[in-house]
Amino acid sequence: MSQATSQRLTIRQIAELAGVSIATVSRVLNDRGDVSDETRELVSRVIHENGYTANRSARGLSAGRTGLVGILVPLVYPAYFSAILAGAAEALSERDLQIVLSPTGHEHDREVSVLDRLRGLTDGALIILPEESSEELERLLDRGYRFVVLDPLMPLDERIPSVSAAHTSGADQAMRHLLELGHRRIAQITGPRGWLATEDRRRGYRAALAAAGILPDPALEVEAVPEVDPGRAAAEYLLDLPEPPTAIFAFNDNIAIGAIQAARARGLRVPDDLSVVGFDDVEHATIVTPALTTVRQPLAEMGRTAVSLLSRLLERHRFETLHVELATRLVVRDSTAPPRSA
Amino acid sequence: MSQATSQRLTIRQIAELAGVSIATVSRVLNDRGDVSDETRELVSRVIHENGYTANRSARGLSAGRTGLVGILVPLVYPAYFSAILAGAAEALSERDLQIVLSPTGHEHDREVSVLDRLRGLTDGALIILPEESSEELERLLDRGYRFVVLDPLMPLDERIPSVSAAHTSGADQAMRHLLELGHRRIAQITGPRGWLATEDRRRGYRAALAAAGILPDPALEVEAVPEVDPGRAAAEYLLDLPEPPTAIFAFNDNIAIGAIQAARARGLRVPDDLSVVGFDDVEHATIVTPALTTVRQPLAEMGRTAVSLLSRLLERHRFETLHVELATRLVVRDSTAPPRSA
DNA sequence: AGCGTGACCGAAAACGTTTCCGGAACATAA
DNA sequence: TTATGTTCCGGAAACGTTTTCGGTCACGCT
Repeated sequence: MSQATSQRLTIRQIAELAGVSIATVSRVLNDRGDVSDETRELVSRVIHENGYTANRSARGLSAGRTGLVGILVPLVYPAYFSAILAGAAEALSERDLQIVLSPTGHEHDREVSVLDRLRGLTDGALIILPEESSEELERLLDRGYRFVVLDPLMPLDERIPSVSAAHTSGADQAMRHLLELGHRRIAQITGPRGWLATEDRRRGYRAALAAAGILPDPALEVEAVPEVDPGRAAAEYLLDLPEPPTAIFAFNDNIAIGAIQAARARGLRVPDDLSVVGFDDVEHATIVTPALTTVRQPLAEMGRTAVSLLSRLLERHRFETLHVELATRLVVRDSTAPPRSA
Repeated sequence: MSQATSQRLTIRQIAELAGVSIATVSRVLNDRGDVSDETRELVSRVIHENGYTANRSARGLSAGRTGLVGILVPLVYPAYFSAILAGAAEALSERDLQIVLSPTGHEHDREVSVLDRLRGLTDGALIILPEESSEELERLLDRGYRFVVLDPLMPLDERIPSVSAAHTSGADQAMRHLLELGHRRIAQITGPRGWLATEDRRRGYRAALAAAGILPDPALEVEAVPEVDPGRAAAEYLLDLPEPPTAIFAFNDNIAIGAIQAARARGLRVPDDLSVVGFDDVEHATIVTPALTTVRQPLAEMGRTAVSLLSRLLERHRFETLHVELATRLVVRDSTAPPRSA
């Protein structure tokens, strides 16, 4: 191995070593027909012996596809996103597509510029919780870029492919559970106002109350950033109310965990003195004490579904359903019980 | 906007629209000198008006760099990995590098083939917990690929750049803490045998015992896959011992959480009846009850450090330190206390 | 012998950039 | 005046593939 310069090998050098043309090497590389078994064998050996791999930029340029798919995600760390990511990654790898991961930090402008970059680099993208308006996304579509939105923050135009979870039904299940346990004074800690998920779940919450003949009390609906600390603060506010709730329906598991912490800090016991229901069912929900009753979103499944939608788009199948809503399901654990007074 | 075919624009069309050569457009795109303000202004406007972005494959081919960095990670979901990923992502985005994310599922062969792919696509890579032998990695190095290993599983050749955490010192801090609290019978749930981290921490564990004049009891060292359930099983075994430990030093937070669950299931109280120390300090550690005393690994910082090492390699700076070990630090929370008998 | 048919393979164009090189226009210095 | 820069710009090569198109050859048939 007199590998003087450790330059990358090119297809031309492999062709030379094997005594064939570059076209033939390319055919072997891509498993095309029109090569005799003998030649194929020979070329494969040379390729292997020299550890050659094709330059993907050249391939992308020549073939017009890069085999790359962008994933735009606000943050990498939170379990919510990494669960979706994990599902998407699995499905993409099955399709031999590579992931270009782009965190956007919830920043609109950064997201726009990342998308611009991605347009020249990837075949398509998954956009999780996009900060962009429907109009902006439509423009992207008109420019010929193919993408799928995961869990849209706001209502999007019909033409924009999207995957989301059944928020209203999930909220309804959670509320029905609490109502069946006998709760009457049920608070809701919502997500940020205006988010689709927030409003859909609010609808479910109110509808369930109405169905049970309970007049919704505006004081029992409070908004929080979907993280633990804001959740704790919101719960503290609710527990300080003159007439505090006996149950809290939280926008996500983080908020629910904050609520449990708030209760504990006040010497209240969950679920005896306060029932708490979360949303998402990330791993945290099983770690916390008491284990959280929560509405499960099939996050990995959402990722996989988005990929299958996208890959159909990439193959130019136009006629498919552009919108998928996956079912949510209540998982009952230990954070809910009948109210004390019942 | 009579955008009949929504084909992507090329630099040639932009040049035509602006009435200049493609060389000039390229210069504007890349902020090179040698363009009059006037022309630059004009070209920028045309670019913007038409929403043009360069084809990265072509750029990569021509310029010899793709601006892509691979990240090989066993799994995406676990907090340990996403924390590192988050740090690396931040640092890469500051350097205008894009991430190609490749989960390998802890599978050696998959990792090898992913690396092969990445060699033709990216400028370099971060390899987290590589499954590969030092020899395999050296071969990669010899082929001219640039990469940094994060948290090596086994000892690597000097030439291979790596970033890791101070395992031995971390273990020592944890043990010292338990010893100072008065524990004498301290068990260890280790990670998989042979892992560098496992052996280093084992060394710290034994050294601390020795320094305290305690003879290590082989029965108190048990191995577990670093997840919650195996952790619980291992703890159950320890608690069933004729003479059970009063404290457990776990290989990571997941195992520690499993240990807490095992104790609770037996009616033991943590930390009163059993002290537990974890390792990593992922978010779980603050969610669990009682909050976990644990050795903090600066995961995001490790990601950032690896990126800064890699980017120096990419710029062909050869002389830098190739090995970085970041300090670990004990974070005392609520899962440790003096033993009952003390 | 002549012809058609597959099977196999090579030449060369094309993909969209970057960058080297040199030329035009103009200013400045001797 | 000529020589010498400077500044700005365009032509064209180069990057490493894929893919089209056509050519060669062996073979079997008429």
